[in-house]
Amino acid sequence: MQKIQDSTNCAVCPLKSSLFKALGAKETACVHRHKEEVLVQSGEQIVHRGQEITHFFYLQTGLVKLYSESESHREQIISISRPLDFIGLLTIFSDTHYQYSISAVLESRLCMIEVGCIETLVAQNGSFAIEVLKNMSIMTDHILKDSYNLRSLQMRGRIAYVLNFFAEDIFKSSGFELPLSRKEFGQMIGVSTENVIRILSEFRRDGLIRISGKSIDILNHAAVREIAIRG
Amino acid sequence: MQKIQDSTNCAVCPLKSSLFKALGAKETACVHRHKEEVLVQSGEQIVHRGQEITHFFYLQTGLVKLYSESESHREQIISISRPLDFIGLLTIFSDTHYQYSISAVLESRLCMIEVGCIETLVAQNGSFAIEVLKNMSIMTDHILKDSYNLRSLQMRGRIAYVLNFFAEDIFKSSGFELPLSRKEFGQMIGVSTENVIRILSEFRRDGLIRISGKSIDILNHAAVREIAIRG
DNA sequence: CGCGGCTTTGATGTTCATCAAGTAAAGTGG
DNA sequence: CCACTTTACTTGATGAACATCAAAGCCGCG
Repeated sequence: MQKIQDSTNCAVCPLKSSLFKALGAKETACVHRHKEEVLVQSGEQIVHRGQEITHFFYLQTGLVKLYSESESHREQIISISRPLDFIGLLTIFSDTHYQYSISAVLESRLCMIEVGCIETLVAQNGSFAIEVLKNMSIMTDHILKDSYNLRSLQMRGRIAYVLNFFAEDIFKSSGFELPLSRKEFGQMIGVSTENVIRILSEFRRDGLIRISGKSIDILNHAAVREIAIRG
Repeated sequence: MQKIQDSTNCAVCPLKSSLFKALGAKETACVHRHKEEVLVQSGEQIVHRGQEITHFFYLQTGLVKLYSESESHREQIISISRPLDFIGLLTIFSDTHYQYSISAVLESRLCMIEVGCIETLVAQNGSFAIEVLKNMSIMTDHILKDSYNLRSLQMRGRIAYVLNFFAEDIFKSSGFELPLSRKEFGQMIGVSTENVIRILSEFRRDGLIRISGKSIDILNHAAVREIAIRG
């Protein structure tokens, strides 16, 4: 995790999300003083579960995963965050320590804002508070929706779900480099590594996708989507 | 769903949660003007998925379930709310229509506050905004935690989890009347009705619980807890 | 009394994790 | 740069976990 020295001025930050539009010049300057930008390598861990909560993480470029690690060595991936997303959960407001861990899945650039700063702004700027609520709300709802959707699907459906997710939500293209190992793929959806591979091969045999190593091409979008909904 | 005429004055409401402590007299009066109290029968549906979002629901007494109903006739119970809980999710801030349905599991008394009113208060009172964030955050985190805990357990563990939940979180007693049918029990944790019954019988044979119809007694608390964690 | 819903038990088949074993790819040190 | 180790990927075989089907008992209700 490497600090970036000449960090962007928040006032002119091209990534300034809708969240910060509600802030005045003085408030934006305050954010600027209490933030720090960092660069993390692919695979590098950013937050360890159990650490004290100090910062809000905002993803500028790259891709990160939020996951829970239990003693039993079983990781479960909770969500994959895209650029412009806030990473992490509402936990930030109700807890003193991170409940989950965060790692970079691709090389990523993050903006870290001190929690105290965010809290102050929420307390003093109403529209900002509403924006934060909306933003967090959307993110959490998404995670929950996925979680409950997946629960009603079996293997094939879950795997199709993930393929769709990467094609439509992350890469916005039917061809992409899968940023996860087969193991991580399985951890997103509660399927064993071996079966992830088996089903992917099956999809290939059936002409739904082309796949070689990490590079995936969805050939029959309609069919994959259908499986992700029904199967 | 029956309106209660002489509704409680919020200012002296014994149920006034921590959430509202941040409000001044004028603001509390405003809540009072924009709220309504209702009584619902056990089994009665309170919110239908797809309806426009108009109110915040606050549970005074009773027990309600939040659940998703899909076309395929498969309900999934997302959470059971206890008195003093806000019901529903953050969706309220990010959406215009309810994503999930709400039904009373026991006869319940609810307080319905107009969303507009809450939004205004969040915008004008910073400490209140923080309280809302904390509150929602705790609730959502809980749901998510349960969801991911359950995912790593198999049948026996999940069923023990629910038994614990009712004994410790809801009724605070090792003996209680189960407010759910066997089917609903299964819908909380993604287990078929038949297997819920089978495992409950198994637990009885093993001397972990006493059970007759809806009335349940946990005899060996430690063992049940152990199964809910490991199994 | 008889009908429909909830509960219970047994039998059956499917889905899926796990084990085992082998191949490919990717670091590592000499 | 090549042997060496390790890690990721892949395929097949096996058994466990679980849903589903079928049938019967139970209970409240018109």
